[in-house]
Amino acid sequence: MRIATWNVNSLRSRIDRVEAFVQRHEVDVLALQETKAREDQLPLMGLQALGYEIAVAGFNQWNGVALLSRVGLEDVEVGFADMPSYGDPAAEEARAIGATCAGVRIWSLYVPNGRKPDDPHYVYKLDWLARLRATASAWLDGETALVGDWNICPTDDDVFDVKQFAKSTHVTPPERAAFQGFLDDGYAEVTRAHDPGYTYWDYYRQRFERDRGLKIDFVLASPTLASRVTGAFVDREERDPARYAGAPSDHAPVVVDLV
DNA sequence: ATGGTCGTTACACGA
Repeated sequence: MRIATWNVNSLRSRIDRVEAFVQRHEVDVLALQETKAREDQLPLMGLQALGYEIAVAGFNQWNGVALLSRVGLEDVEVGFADMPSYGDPAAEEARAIGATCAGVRIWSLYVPNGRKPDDPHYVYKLDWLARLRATASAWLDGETALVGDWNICPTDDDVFDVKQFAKSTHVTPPERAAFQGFLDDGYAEVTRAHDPGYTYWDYYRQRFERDRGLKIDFVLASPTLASRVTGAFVDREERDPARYAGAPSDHAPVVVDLV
C-alpha cells in the first residue's frame, strides 16, 4: 500500500495536480492539508472517477484537511478543532480527519502554525499537540499513521538556516519536545531515513531553486505499522515551479510505501 | 529590519 501526505495550499486551485499526482504515483491513500474548501465547493468527480472515496473536514480560507482513499475509507472521524480566532468562530474548523483504510488508521493532521513564539497561537499549538499526543498514545497498539504538516523542524538539519529562525516558531525547544513526545511514546518517524530532504520551501526569494527549505511534513507510524514501511520519498518535482503548469503548492508531497 | 509570493466569497491577512 502506498500512502502520501501533501499540504496542497488550496485543493480547488490544484485539483488537476492532485489528480495527476495520485495517478503518477499510484497513491492508495492521500492525506491533504490546507484544502481551503468545503466539500460542496470541490470538483471531486475526477477523483471519484479514478476510484477514490473522499472525506473533507474543517474549512476556512486558510485551513482544512481531507482524506482520499481507493482502498476503503471507513469510520471517518473529525477532531482537534481550530483556534476560534481563525475565520468564523461559529464555523466548525477541524485540523484533523481520521479514517480506516485497508485496516490502517490514518490521520491527516494540520498542526497549528503558531505564528510567533510570543503569540497566543503558539501556546495553542503546544496545547493542541499535547491533546493530540494524549489521544494518540491510545492508538499505539494498532496500525496507526499520524501524517501531515507538523509545522515543526525536529532537528537543525530540518532548517536551511537555523540562525534565521532564532526568534521564530518551528524550531523552539518546546515545539521540538512536543514532537519528541510522540517518539518517546513509541511512534516512529518513517520518512527521514529514506529521504532526509526538505518538504517545504517558501514562495519568496526563489527558495526552492536554492533549496532553502524546511522539513516539516512527517509520517509517524505505530510500531506495527512502522515495521511494514519499505520506502519513502519527497516528490520535489511537484514543488518545482518549472516542472508543471501553474503555481505549485509551497509544500511537496511525501510518499510512503508499506508491504 | 525588510520584502518577497502565494491563496482566499480577498482590496487584508495568513502562511
